Amino acid sequence: MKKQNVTIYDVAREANVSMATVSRVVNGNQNVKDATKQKVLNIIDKLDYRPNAVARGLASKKSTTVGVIIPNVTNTYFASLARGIDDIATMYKYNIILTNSDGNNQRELTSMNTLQAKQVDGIIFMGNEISEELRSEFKKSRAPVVLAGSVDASGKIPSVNIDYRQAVYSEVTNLINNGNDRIAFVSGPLERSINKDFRLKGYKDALTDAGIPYEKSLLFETDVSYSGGYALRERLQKNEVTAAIVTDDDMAAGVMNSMTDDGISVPGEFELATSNDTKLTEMTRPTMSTITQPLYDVGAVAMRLLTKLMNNEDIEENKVFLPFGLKKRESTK
Amino acid sequence: MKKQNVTIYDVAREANVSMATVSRVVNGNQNVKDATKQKVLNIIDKLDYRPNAVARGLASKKSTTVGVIIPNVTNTYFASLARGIDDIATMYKYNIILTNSDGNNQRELTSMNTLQAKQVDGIIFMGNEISEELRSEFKKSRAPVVLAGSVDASGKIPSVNIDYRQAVYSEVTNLINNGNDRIAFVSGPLERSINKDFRLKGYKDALTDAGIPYEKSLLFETDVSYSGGYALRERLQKNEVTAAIVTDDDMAAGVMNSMTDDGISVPGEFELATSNDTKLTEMTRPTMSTITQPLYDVGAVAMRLLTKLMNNEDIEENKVFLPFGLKKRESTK
DNA sequence: TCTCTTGATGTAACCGATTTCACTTGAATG
DNA sequence: CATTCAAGTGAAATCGGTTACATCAAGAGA
Repeated sequence: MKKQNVTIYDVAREANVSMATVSRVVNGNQNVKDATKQKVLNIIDKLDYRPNAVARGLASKKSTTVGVIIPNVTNTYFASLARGIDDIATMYKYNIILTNSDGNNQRELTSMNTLQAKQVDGIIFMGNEISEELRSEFKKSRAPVVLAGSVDASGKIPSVNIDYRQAVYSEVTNLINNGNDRIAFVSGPLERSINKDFRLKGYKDALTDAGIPYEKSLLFETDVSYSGGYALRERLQKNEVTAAIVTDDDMAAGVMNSMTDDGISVPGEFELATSNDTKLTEMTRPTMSTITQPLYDVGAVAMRLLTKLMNNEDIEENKVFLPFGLKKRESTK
Repeated sequence: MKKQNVTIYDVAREANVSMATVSRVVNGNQNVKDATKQKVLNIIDKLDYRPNAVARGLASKKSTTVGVIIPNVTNTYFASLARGIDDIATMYKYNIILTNSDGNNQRELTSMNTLQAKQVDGIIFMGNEISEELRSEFKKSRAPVVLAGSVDASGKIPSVNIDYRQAVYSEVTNLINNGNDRIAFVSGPLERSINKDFRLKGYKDALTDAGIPYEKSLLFETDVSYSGGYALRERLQKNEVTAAIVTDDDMAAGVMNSMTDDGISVPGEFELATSNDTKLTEMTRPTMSTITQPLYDVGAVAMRLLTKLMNNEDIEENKVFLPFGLKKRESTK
C-alpha cells in the first residue's frame, strides 16, 4: 500500500495557489508574501510533500550530484580522499555517484559516459594515469572535472595534490642523513607519471644533491599491494640496500614484514619510509615512518574547488598543493 | 564552446522518423524494421547522441541508480562490501549513490530522505543499529531496502549476513579447546543488536556448552577502533584473561599490539582471534587468526537480492546467510 | 487624478525522454 | 476477394518540476 506520490500540483491545488508559487517557496524565493508562504508550508507539511529531484533536475538542468571515479574503494588511500569529498559534497547539498575503475582505462571511459548521461554537475577523478582518450573526454565534458590525489602530465586539468617530488626528496634526504647510500626506490609502475615524473625525480634529485651516484638497479617496480612488496625481499637483499623509500603503505608493510620475517632488524639493518600515512603505519611492528599527507583534505579541497567550478566562480589557481610533512616512527633511525 | 546537447528530437528529425521510433531502437524494442533501425543507429552515431538519463528517469520512473548508506568508506570492512555492491550494480546497469552516515541515526534518516528524493530504485543499508524511526522509514519507502552485513533485530528486513552467533561460537570453542578458560569478549557497544543478540550469545553458548561459568567482568565494550582496542590492556591484564575474541580487526590489532608492546607473547601467553578477515590480519606480527567472511560476496549478494526486489521477482528467502570459516594464523595456538 | 513602479502571483512553455493508442500496410487465412 | 492479424510507425499525453513572461493591485510621485 505504498501511497501515490504527492506532487507539486497537489500542493498547489490544496493551498489554492499556482505551482509557480509552491516552487518559489520550496526554493526560498523572496517574492512570496509571508502569509501565502506560511499557507503553502503548512500544506507541504500536512501532505508530506517532497520535491522529486529527477523532475527538478530535468527542468533546471542541475542534478545536484557529482560523479566520483575511484580506482578502488577498498584502498584506504583513495577511500580517505573519498570521505573528504563526500563530506564537503554533503555540505554543499550534493550527492555522490561512486564508480570503481580499477585504474582500467576502458572502465574510466565508460564511467565518464554514464556519469555524463546521468547529468552530473561535476566530476572528481582519482586515478593513476590519464590516457589521451580520457583527457579528451574531460575536455568535451560539460561537467567540470577536478583531479584529486592524481597527477596529470599535461598539467592543464584542475587538481589537488601534494608536491610528491619534494616529499620524496625530503624523505630520501633524511635517509641519506641517517647514513644510507644504497637506498631502494620501491614504487608501482614507472610508466605512471606520478611515479616517474615526480617521485622518482625527487629520489634522483636527493641523491644528486648528496653526491650519491644514481643506480638503476635500485629501482624496484612492482604491484601496488602487500604481496607485491613482500615479494621483493630477495632482490632487495641481492642489491645490498640498507634502506627503502616506498610509495604505498600496503606495499611498504609487505617490504618490511618480508625483511623482519627473515630476521633482518628494522631499522637496525634496514630502514624503511613510506608515503601515505594511512593508519596502517601505526599498526605494523615496528611502526612505519612516513610522509604525511592530509588525505581527507585533498578530497575535501578538490570537492570545494569543484563547487567553484560548477558555479563558474573565478579560480585563483587551477592546481593546488597541500602541505605535506614527515613523521618519524620506528622504521627509521 | 561546449556544444548544445543532442536530443532524441534531433535524431528523429535527422533520421526522418518519430521520437517514438528512436526511443524504440535505443531501448532495443524488437518492433522496428531492420532498415530503419540501421538508419537511426547511423544518425545516433553521426550526431554522437547520448540519451539523457534524467529525462529518461522522469518518464520511466526508473533512475537506474541505487542508494548505498555506509557508516564510513574509510572502514575496510564496509568498503569491501561496497565494492561487491558496486560491481554487481554495474553488472546490472545501475549506479550507486554513496552516503556516509558515521552510524549516526539522524544522518541515516537524512540520507534516506535525499536518496528517495533522487528517486533511487533501491537502497542498500549498512549500519550498526536500526532505530525505530529508520525502520519505519524503510517501510514507507517506495524503493526496496536490503541490509548488507548488518542485522535487524525485528528480523523483517531483507538482509545478507553470516551467522554471527555461530561464527563466534566456533571461534570461542576453538579457544576453549586450546586450553583457555578466561576468554575476553571484546566488542563495540553492547546496545547494538549484532553484538548483544548474536555475537555475545555465541560467546555465552560456547562457554555454557563447555561447562565454563560466564563472567560479566570478561566483557569489554569499547570504541570500534585501533585505539579503542589498544586502551584495554590494563583491564585485560587485571582480569587475567588468557585469550580474547575480538569483533573487529582494527580493534583486534590494537589489543594485540598493546599486549606485545608490553612484552606479552602472543600466542604463548595470550591468544587472540578476530572477526573480519580484512587484509590487516596478515599485516600484523604475529598475524591474526580470524573468522573468515566473504565480505565482497555479502555486498554482491545483497545487491543481487536488491535487483530481484526491484524487479518484483519472487524471493525464496528474505534473509540470506553466507558461509563463514575459521582461519588459523599466528595469534592462536 | 493619472502614470509609474514594484511586489505578488498565475499561465504556460519547456526540460528530454517513455509509452499508450491508433493507424497503415502487407501477408496469411478461408 | 474479403477478412484478420501482426508488424511497423507516429501523434500526443505524460512524468514533476522550473522559469520567462504576463497580469494585477497598491502605493509613490507629479
